[in-house]
Amino acid sequence: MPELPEVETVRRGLQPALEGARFDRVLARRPDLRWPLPKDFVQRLEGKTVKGLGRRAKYLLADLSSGEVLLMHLGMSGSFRVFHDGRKRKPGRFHHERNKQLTHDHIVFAMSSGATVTFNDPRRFGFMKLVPRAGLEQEPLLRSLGPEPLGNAFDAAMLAQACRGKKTSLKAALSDQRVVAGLGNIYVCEALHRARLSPKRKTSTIASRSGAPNDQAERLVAAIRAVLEDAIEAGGSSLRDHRRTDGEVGYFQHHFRVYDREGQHCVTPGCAGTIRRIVQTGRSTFFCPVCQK
DNA sequence: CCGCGGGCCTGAGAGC
DNA sequence: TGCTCTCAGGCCCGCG
Repeated sequence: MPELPEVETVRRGLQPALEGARFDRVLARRPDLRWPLPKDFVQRLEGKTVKGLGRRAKYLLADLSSGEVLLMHLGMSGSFRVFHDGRKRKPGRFHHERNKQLTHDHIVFAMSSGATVTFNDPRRFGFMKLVPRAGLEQEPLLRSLGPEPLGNAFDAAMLAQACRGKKTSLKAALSDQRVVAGLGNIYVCEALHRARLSPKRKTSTIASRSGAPNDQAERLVAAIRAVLEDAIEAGGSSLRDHRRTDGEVGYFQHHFRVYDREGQHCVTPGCAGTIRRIVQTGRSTFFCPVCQK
């Protein structure tokens, strides 16, 4: 559920607590998230300083003084919380929330900034990994990622080239991180609606045979950028238990035009359509069959 | 290489 | 009220 706008919101929330600060104490409360943590995970962090906190697609990247990068992914249900209380807390006093939540606080960072940062992830689809900064582009998790949709390099020509000759649906193509990185189910649905393109449309139809972009490609790029920018502006979306790092909720879920709106009226001006839900490659797709062609 | 589907994992919510 | 079932969707991997 955390997609690019949520991860970017988390990054902005973590930045003041982490950047320029040292890991005074690290707690790994269980040895595995999605994958086992390295045995020396704690030692490789403690005493190191975070030089910068960046983001690539849905990954957070903390650049460490040791020359390593701490790669973090929220998976489906991961969330960070930042507690500012000035004093360093003893283990066991890290948490002042209810026990149910505490059991899923898997990683705790006590920072020299005075902040305590907790990583909570009930379903453990998220993970942390330490990789050398030198040759970061060789990292398997990052290597095949497509362009950043909010970056300068992402334009209709690039998208059309990536979509050229593809036989799958537009829904599947936009969900593919190799085509464009950072979209998930929600924002793919929202972007396609804004672009008035059907999720069932064959991907290759947004490019000419030579790979040149057409009007649909232009619309799609504009829609992707717009929906991501709007969502970041709103602090991301909070569905179920996803929260920002300060515990507050984002507001973008109130601006969904199709996602989880099955049976409701289409909000496109002048459109009398009703939002439908279908399943594509095992995932729910929400769209308006009237204005999305 | 490509595309599809299974698996991982837990909690919320529906239905009986 | 309480049990069981389904669904949510990030990403990897194996299969054809």
